[in-house]
Amino acid sequence: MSDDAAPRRLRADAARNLDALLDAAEVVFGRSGVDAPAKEITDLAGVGVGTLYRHFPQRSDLVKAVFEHEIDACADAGLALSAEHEPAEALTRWIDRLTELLATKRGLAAALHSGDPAFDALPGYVMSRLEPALGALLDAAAADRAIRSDVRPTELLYAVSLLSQPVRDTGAGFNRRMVALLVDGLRA
Amino acid sequence: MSDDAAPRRLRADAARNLDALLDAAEVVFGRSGVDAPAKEITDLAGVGVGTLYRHFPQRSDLVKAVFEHEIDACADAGLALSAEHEPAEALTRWIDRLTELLATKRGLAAALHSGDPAFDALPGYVMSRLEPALGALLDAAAADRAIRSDVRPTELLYAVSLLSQPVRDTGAGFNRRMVALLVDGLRA
Amino acid sequence: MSDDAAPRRLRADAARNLDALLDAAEVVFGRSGVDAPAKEITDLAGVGVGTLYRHFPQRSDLVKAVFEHEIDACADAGLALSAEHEPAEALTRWIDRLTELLATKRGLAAALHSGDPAFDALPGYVMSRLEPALGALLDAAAADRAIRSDVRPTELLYAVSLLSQPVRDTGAGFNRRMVALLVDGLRA
Amino acid sequence: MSDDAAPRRLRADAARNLDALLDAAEVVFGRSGVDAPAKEITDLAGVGVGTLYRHFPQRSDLVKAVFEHEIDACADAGLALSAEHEPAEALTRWIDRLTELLATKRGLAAALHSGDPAFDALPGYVMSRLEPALGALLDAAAADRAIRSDVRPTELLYAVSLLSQPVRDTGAGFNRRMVALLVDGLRA
DNA sequence: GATGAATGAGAATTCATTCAT
DNA sequence: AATGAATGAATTCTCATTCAT
Repeated sequence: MSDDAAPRRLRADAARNLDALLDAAEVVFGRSGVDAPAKEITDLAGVGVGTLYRHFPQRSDLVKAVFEHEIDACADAGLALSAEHEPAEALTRWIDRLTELLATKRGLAAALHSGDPAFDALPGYVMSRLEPALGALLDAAAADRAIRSDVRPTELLYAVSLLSQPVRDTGAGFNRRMVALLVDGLRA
Repeated sequence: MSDDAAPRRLRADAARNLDALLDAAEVVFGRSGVDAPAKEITDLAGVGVGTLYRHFPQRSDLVKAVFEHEIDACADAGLALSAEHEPAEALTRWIDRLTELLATKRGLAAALHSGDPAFDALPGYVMSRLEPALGALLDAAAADRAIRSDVRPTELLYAVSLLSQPVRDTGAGFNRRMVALLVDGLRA
Repeated sequence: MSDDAAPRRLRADAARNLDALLDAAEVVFGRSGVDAPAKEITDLAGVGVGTLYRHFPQRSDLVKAVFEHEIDACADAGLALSAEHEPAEALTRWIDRLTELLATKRGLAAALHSGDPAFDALPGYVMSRLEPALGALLDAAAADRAIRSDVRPTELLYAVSLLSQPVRDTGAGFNRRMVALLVDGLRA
Repeated sequence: MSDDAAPRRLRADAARNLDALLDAAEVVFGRSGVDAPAKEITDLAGVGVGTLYRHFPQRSDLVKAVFEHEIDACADAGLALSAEHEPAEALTRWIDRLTELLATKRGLAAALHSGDPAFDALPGYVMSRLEPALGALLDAAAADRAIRSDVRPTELLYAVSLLSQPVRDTGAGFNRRMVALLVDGLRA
């Protein structure tokens, strides 16, 4: 979605509505989950439902758009961390960052596991961006003999996103601690 | 719990329907999740909706009934494993068993994290049975210096149940491997 | 219903259940109205629903049975009052008594006006008993020139039963006062 | 949303549906009472159920809307009658008018006494409009020594509305006659 | 005769999605 | 382009009534 073939310019009001929708969706996803009624989002954005459907015909289009920036930034951070740290340290820090992202944007982890066919497209996007980043970090650390080499990036990604889901009575600290435990298990 | 205070016998047909409902619910929970429409369950059971509501006025009553035996058996297995194995080994095996349970009865892990107020009662039951069992195993292993001592049974339980949730394209093998990784992280 | 062709004797337990049902129905009618769920009545009576349906196949059969004694007694009181009082005084006292009955047994007035076809039979019974009694009292008072002669007993009966219905925030005092006002209107 | 605060104009189709709903509701309330299934109303209006719920989220909103005009007109008529007639005559005529209203719009009197919590709001509205009107008429007539002064407008209002309920086999004539009788009772 | 389990037809309500304005 | 009204399928839950035990 970032580089569309035809860079059609958006009318000013259309762009404003788009932003309002994204902001509203982020809030509502965090508050009521990604299955929240469309009306809740459009009301908060001060926009008609029709406008939502015009911009995001599929529910997953909206979810994807909401988290796109964060996901891209997280993926890109892999390279920088590799340049600055030992492989094992880079890996740990990147997973911390990922956990941070998933635990903060609560709706995201949930959306990945909702099972709702409406979100079939989302995991694809997430994976296409994060999997190569994590793969490179894992390979480097494994080559360094710092961690075992039998864990695939895809499954680690899924595991971290599972462990980042909110749990009754529990805060982000719980998620962070459990992910750290998992990462400890990676070490030879 | 089967034969409490007053062991009033169930009429033959009632018992038959109850079984049919439990069987159907187990299938449907696995197929469509614990939020599946009541009708889906009663149709599969060949029974009217009213019958479901008679036996299980609350949705969580049904979920609880479906998983009750397995949960109880799992909790009870802790003692036997402690008697036969070293503390660390007993702990590992018990968590394997728990993972097996959660990964097999797919709906269960999902129900624990549904957030739906209808299931408020379920985590309470699960925790009241499993938490003491896991607590004992953790304490024994920690006393043995085999594992770190700063992980509470409650959070480990939640973490395992998170890691036991089904993930698209993935089988039970994934869940088992990730839990094993987490347990490896426990070792000092 | 008092003198059935075949005075079949009731089995002791059947008679006990019948009484329990009548008592329970009276309580429930007063508490939740005559449309109350059948289950509420049978539970209070400690009896199965089937038993209710055996004794009272139609809802109105039950309502009628519950109020039968009171209605009969009220109808019969007309003669005694006529013997002891002036026609106008007898009329006033009898209507007082009727109001008392309707205002006390709250469900009764409501049932008369529920409109539910299930109670088609009830007004018939009530009228067949009370209409002659009131008719005699009205005729006597009218012959005495104490009241106007253009009010039919049937409509007065309906009017009193309407004015005896419970009204939010209001007690039986309200009903009594309004009926008294209506009776005042009868005087020439 | 353009010019809110004030009377934002309804879209043409929305207004058409609203009218259809009000018309249908009036018919259905008269035919089946105010507890009639929502579907019955929407079918008659040729409209989806959702449309009913959009315009009238609460059942009482619909009932109120249906009777609002009539109630307002009736309340306002009090002043005009006071200007044109003697106090006693004005009172009588106003109550006639009220009876006319209640007896014609059959559902209204019933709704006032349904007891259903869904209508809690309705009596409040009715009272807030009619009670002051009747109060003024009563005070004037009492000051004139034409009627007794111990009857409160609220209870008279309730009594008239009770006497205006439809009774099987009976037409509006019955209701009118009985209310007239009650009013006769007011005279000293 | 009594019981209470089972049935299934409603009734209310919500919300994703379409489409007239 | 935006709006938000309309639709109606889907879902939950209740209860009168029947009937196997």
